[in-house]
Amino acid sequence: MNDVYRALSDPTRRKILELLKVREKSAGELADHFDMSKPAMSKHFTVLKSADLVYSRREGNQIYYGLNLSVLQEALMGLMQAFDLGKSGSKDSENS
Amino acid sequence: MNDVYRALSDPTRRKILELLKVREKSAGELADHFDMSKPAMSKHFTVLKSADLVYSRREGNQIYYGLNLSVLQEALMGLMQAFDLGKSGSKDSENS
DNA sequence: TAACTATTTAACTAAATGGTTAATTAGTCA
DNA sequence: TGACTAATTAACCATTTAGTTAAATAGTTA
Repeated sequence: MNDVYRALSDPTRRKILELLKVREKSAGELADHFDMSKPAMSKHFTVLKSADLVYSRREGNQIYYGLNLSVLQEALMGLMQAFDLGKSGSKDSENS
Repeated sequence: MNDVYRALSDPTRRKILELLKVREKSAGELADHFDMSKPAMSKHFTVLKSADLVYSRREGNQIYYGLNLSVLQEALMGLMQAFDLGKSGSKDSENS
């Protein structure tokens, strides 16, 4: 779980996760969104994978990455609970 | 806000925040909970302060630290919202 | 002032992080 | 097989991180 928080501390990786929230994307598609070399991106993928925040799947030539939403969810819920911030908590509270 | 996520990525700092959740504590009191030198702790305090996650207040000889809960709250809510994890989110959620 | 306590700052170090370019692996297709 | 595409791994580098010990700062108190 510690890997998860470290993985989340980098803005590039958070952005990658947000992109994956929409749908699976190939390494190349993801890389297109950043001003950074492919190898650098690949290392970020590795970090995200070792934190289990994403999975990968080869499809022919490409490797597709997808978000493990539940892992992210549990990490954030874990923090929320550790600080008694559960359920409510937005600035202008719970408007149903 | 980026400083906040970086600050949260370290387990020692997360623990410090948890200790401060209960009540304000002096630098020394906090340090007693960790197997680490005072200067090392002091640096963690500095990181937490520059992320605005804690405030500090001198009282005579000692410096008391306290949690800025709202900053932590907003950071976590920000992540939650970025990933559409708001409101619900327990393991066995509400499947419509 | 001098001694004492609490904490930070300074100077240093080893390891981790985040990036680069060059080389390699894996798969497709003529 | 050979050429091509997609992505990773290897080797390297500069900066940041998280710790150390020694010195400095700030406040209290005799």
